[in-house]
Amino acid sequence: MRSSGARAKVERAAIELFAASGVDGASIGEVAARAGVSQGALYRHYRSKEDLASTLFATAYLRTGAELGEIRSRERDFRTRVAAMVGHFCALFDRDPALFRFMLIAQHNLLPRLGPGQRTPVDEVAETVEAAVRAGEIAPVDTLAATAAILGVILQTAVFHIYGRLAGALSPRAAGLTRAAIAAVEALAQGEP
Amino acid sequence: MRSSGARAKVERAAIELFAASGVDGASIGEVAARAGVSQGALYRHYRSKEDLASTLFATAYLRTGAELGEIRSRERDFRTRVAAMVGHFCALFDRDPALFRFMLIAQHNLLPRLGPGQRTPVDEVAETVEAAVRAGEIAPVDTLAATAAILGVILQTAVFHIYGRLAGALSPRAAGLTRAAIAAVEALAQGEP
Amino acid sequence: MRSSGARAKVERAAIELFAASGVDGASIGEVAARAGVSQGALYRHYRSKEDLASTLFATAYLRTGAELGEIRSRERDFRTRVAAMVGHFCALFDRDPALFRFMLIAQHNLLPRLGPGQRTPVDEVAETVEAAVRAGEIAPVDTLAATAAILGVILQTAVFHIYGRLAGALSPRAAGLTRAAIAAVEALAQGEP
Amino acid sequence: MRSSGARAKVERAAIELFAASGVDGASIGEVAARAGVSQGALYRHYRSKEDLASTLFATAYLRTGAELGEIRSRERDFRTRVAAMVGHFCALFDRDPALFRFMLIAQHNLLPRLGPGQRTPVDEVAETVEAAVRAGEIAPVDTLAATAAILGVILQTAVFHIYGRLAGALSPRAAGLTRAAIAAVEALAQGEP
DNA sequence: AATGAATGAGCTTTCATTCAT
DNA sequence: TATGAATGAAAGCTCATTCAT
Repeated sequence: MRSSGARAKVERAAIELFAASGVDGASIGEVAARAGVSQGALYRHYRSKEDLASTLFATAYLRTGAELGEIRSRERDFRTRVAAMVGHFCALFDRDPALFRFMLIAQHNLLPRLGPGQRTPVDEVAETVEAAVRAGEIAPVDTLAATAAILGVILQTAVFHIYGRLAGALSPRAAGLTRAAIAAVEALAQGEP
Repeated sequence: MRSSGARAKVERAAIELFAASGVDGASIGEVAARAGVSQGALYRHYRSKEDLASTLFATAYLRTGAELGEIRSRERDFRTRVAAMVGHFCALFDRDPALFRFMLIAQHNLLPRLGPGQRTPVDEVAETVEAAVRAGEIAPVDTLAATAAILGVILQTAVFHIYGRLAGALSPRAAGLTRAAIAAVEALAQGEP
Repeated sequence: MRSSGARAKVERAAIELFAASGVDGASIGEVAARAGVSQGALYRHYRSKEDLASTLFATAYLRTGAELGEIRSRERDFRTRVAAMVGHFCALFDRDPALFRFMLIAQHNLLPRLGPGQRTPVDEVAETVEAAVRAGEIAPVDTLAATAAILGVILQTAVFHIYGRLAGALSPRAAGLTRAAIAAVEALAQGEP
Repeated sequence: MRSSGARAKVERAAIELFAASGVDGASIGEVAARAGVSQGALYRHYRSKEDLASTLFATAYLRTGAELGEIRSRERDFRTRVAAMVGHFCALFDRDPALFRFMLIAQHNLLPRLGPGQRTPVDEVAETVEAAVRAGEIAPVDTLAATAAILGVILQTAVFHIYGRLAGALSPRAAGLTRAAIAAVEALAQGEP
């Protein structure tokens, strides 16, 4: 299985370089060199640099969405679901910070290219909030505003880790982030009536 | 005063194009064309594209920091300071969404280039948190974790506005964002021994 | 007028190289080198290699059509018109064999790209034949078959000159080619009921 | 017999693609795909793309030359020989227009590569003219000029069929083309003394 | 014998930057 | 001083060719 090895090496190299320099800032030549393959070989797996970047992004982003979806069906109440989702984000970050950074910076260019029917992480968190409101677990609240608060707490903390303002792994902060996310949503809900 | 007019037009064009396509995605030719000046004229004001982008970023970013600093010295307690800062971010977004988007996406490349002695928005929020802990207004908390929570709540909401998930102006959300930010910080503080 | 000089040098170089190697066989680098300009400079005048080739072809081809059109309005009868047209082709060949060869080999790719309303050399010769039939100068004949005969006699002779099978200039052959072209048309006309 | 089937399919695919896009415009990948074989398999039969193209051209071109040669030894006088040759060209065109077009457009690149001792269609037509002069069937005439006239009448008509200016099969035009070709030669000869 | 992945040179094109006018 | 033509160094991409399987 030479080819799957090559493909995996290309993906790894691309994610790391795209995370470090941005998609525009990294050249196909750099990706190929880091992956240890020729430039031409890259085009056997991806039609273009654009295709490479958006395939990587869509795969990682939608996989994360699917994983959050699993959490949502596995867990039964708002608090537990948020805790599991926060934990999942932290584990994802700790396992592969480059991939996390890639998703954070590439979304500005690549998000618009996702097909409309896809379930993204945002959709899953939003659905979690809506379910909590329907179940009376939290007071009525603007779903997307609450979703932004939850994601903002997590992602900005990740950004601080990436920039070195916060050190160590993200997972130890999971409990605090969960409390903060839920408190933020409840505070938003207070203003609704 | 001809040149300052040209300079302003260049800045405007650059911010809008950089916000829309990223710094790498916008060419000097496009900036010059949109500004209505020649490419050569651009180099009379900025040594390079790099210089243009980082000057614009540093100016906007540090000005925002300075404005938050003014808020910090003007207001006297944590709650009021956070409210004023949130309001300031919202007003900034509503007044110039392109500039806001530019700051959000350019920070990944341009933040590392800021000199070390500069007071950034992050520093001002962090200092605000620290003062609140010192004054006993809030329980002891990891300063930067709290700062991330505050900024995350605001910035992710702005991102949702940029992507069209949330509609209308940001300012009407200022009160809710303030409550959410403060609640998040307090929730974080609960976990500290 | 530096630019028109550069543009003219590029045209000359392109025509000669395209004539010698074909459009696909000549690279932009070769054209630029022979013209004494940089590759980048080429793109100030032409949007692409494709644009360069088809602009050159359309200009030369339609100019020839226009010149044949002038001959048609200047001369009054079939024999004189054909003689003048043959003479014009011969002079064109002798003045610029490379341009002639370029037109001959590029038509296979570039003819389909001409807009439909354009008057080509073929149209002018065809119109000349039709006028002769209408005026009763020659017997009724399939216009385009006759046009093919006229052009074939001229162009295949030019091809033999290009390949070195025939030597010297083409113009001394003009009288013979005129007789041959007219005789061929009359022979075709004999077969029509 | 597997391989000869593959070889035939490759030839067919190559001729059609070369006729449509030119040798430079068609890639080995396209040829292999249309032939239903792998790219690698192609190199078992031909050393290079260049070798493929020139082998196909030489085979078809020299075969045509040989067939004209047979006609020349079979028929006894000028008129009959020309008629048979014209008929042969028309049949060739009608049977395989792609091959005809391939020969017409590829000659510009591939003719120079034919070995010097080969008998081409041009040589056979030229020999036919010379024999007619020697036999006193036609007045003395520049052999190659007459050859160009004969071939020009036929080939330009074929070109008009390829470009869609003339419709239907070429064979019905054979009689007219024969008359035209002979008349053109006789007209050329009138100018000689 | 056949496959098709891999190579790497070469292509067209873009673009930040310079400089004569 | 402002212009915009010219530069030249990449960049992304293609494709003829090779070779392990």
